[in-house]
Amino acid sequence: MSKSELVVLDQDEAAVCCSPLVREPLGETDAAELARMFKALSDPVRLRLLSLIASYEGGEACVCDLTGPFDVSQPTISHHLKVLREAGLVGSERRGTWVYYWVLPGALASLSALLQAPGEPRARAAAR
Amino acid sequence: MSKSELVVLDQDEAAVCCSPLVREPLGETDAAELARMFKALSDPVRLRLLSLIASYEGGEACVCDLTGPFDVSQPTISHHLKVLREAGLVGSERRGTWVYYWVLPGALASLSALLQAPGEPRARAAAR
DNA sequence: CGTCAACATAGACGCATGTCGAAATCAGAG
DNA sequence: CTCTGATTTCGACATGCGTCTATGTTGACG
Repeated sequence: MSKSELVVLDQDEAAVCCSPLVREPLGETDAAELARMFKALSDPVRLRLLSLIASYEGGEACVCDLTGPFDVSQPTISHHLKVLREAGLVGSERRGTWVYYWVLPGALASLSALLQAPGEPRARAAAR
Repeated sequence: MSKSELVVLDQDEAAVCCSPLVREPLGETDAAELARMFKALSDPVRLRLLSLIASYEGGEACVCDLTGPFDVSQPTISHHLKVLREAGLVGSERRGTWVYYWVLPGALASLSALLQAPGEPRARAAAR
């Protein structure tokens, strides 16, 4: 689907939910949803896969590019990619012989916003 | 065995590492470290605990404040708090009878920064 | 059509994790 | 010192998760 050229992201929304974690208590439903996404990030291989995909030329990579840097088997890589895909963190498309994966920026942005600390109760070296 | 052992990083620091996930591939070591933190966030109860603590009056809460809203046993809450503490996401201190927990903003900020999607790498220049 | 290459799925195995009840520790009040 | 309430620790159990090997599926190409 529409992974032609300039398409960076089509709003894919992924405004999964929620104001920053520190603003108000998370509801059970939101917490469950978010926990699923964080769980997808809770494995070193998946984190590296994600950053490898994201930082690849063109923002996407085929599986064949991804199996090399790891010392786990190809099916394991495939499994992790599936987890990332089902968590809504990456998209994929078959193009001829190869399957390409790319990061869905909206999902990352949404998690990033959730974790943003607002006023820092304790001072940190920021704009001080 | 007081409370001074785990301490991976006890200050608000936790500038654990790394430029944004999408900038360059994560190293194995960094990925392992980050995966531990994300794993701590990968449970709905812990996510709610974290936001409950953070949004509490004064930015801290005692365990007695935290057991109510959940339908799991109090030792389980204690266990989850320990996980959050060992992940460097919260700090704790005994004050009289009660033990208080607070969020370490630096840790959250560091994860938040990691997940930040760049301003759309190529393709349209942001309208920001 | 047949074969090869790229990926995905299926099933199995072992270790980690969430949960509990019970017991231990710790701090304050009599 | 002892009692009491708050919290952590301790085993124990069931489930989940990462990994593997083996097999299936899909597309390209001769």
